[in-house]
Amino acid sequence: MAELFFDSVWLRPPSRKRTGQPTLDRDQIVRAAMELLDADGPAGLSMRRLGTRLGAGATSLYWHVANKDDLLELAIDEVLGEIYVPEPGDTGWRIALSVMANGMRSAILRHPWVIGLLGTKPTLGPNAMRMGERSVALLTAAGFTGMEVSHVSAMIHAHALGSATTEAAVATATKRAGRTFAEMADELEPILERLSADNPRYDTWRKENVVIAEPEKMWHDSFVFGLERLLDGLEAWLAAGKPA
Amino acid sequence: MAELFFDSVWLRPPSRKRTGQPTLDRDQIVRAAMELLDADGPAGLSMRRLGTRLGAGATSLYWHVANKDDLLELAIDEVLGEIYVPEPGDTGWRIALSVMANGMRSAILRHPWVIGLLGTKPTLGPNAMRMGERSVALLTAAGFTGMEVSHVSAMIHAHALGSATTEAAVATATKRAGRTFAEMADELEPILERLSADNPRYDTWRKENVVIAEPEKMWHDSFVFGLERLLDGLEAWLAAGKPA
DNA sequence: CGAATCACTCGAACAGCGTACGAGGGAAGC
DNA sequence: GCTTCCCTCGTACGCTGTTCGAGTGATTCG
Repeated sequence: MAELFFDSVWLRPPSRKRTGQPTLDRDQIVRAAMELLDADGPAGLSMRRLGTRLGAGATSLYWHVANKDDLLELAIDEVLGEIYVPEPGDTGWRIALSVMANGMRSAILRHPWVIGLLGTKPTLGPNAMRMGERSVALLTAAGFTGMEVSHVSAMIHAHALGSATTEAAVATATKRAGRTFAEMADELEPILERLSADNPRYDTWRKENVVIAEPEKMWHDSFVFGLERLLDGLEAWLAAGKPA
Repeated sequence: MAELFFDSVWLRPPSRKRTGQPTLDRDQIVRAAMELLDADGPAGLSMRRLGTRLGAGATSLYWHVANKDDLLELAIDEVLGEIYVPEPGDTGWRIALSVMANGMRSAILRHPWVIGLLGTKPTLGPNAMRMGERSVALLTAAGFTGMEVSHVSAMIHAHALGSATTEAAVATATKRAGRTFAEMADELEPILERLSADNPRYDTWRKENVVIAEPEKMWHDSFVFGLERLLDGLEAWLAAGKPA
């Protein structure tokens, strides 16, 4: 194995053998780590906590996983594995992209801790590759060519990730405070009111559009609106024979 | 001050007085923190390191800043402060949104550590508010109404953040490895080759479109392509009188 | 069948982290 | 001159990721 320029679980050979009686194993470690992350966010995962949860010593984990970074990389790919990407024949490309985007958004919202990890190193795991394979198939079948394929793929990723990030920020804040969205909004109201002089146009818009009734629906609406406009733009681009 | 449901620097009164000789001060702490973050990422910022850099004891910082979380919140808003959002009269809405999106992308790429922070709590700082104010002005002037305003704003944010995230992931990985993009690509090549059987369609696409020549340009092209398609979609929506 | 090998577990220890606390200094106001 | 208040900081606590080396028990080999 040649010397590697940068480090990643995926670029190392898998652990060599598999014998003996039931002990710790990589998959179960990753699963447990995800449970901790889902429950308490990044701060909820420590090697010691993970160890005791598995009925093992903290340092035993290091036999199966090189370090915490590797473990997180494995967890990221596991999240990507939850995203379904249709095959080209299944539906039209518009619906297919919509399915992929929705799946991505849901997966990120189920595991919001990935957001902070996606910006730190490229995803190279098997599930990431599978997504790449499917995306290429989907988009070439749709009529995109050359670098357009990766551009469009990046657009969808960006929309899903970006939308989920804003939503996750509010969700984690309310969860941490142990309150509902409506309570948070009520709490925030007087503070925004006090700032209204500095932000007059935002303030009037806000007062005409307060919709704290169904926050989940609001986030979803926002996501869908953006996705549809984005797909409209892509459709127009294809229809116009890629003008620019 | 009433009991607060969730915690944020912006919801607390500012420190009360300002006397005496030149000592530590909040702005300079935040600036120094950003320098550490820019240089070495999230891991580069510790209270002790920040203290010594400012020629002070680590715990002195706690007089000016409640805790590390607060400090990060202040830093986030400082990043948002670097983003220029045009006033409605300045140009057409399409160009204005383009300026905002580009500014946002650049700011995030200058300070990629924000990516991991944006998903953790809502941004409430003065610069965030200023962006909100300007965005609303811009979009209402463009003809968007009601919740469309926030939807469109969210779209732009999502695109800038999402694009920057992917780019930052590769950038930090190459930086950490101390190599160039081209070297990383060469390194990765044989590994991708080995996986080609599992991802045939991705592989053929990849081989027909290898463009490692100017990575910076590639990222920017990708960002611009997506932004233009997205603005096309919005323009069509406005032109069609908001069909759905 | 005994010995050697190998996969695996784990306690102890180290350096570093965020931060609570309380003692202290030194200018400002009475 | 004394009190008050802003501000600094050394110490200490409990936590973190990770290294190291000793230990265990099943498998394999001679």
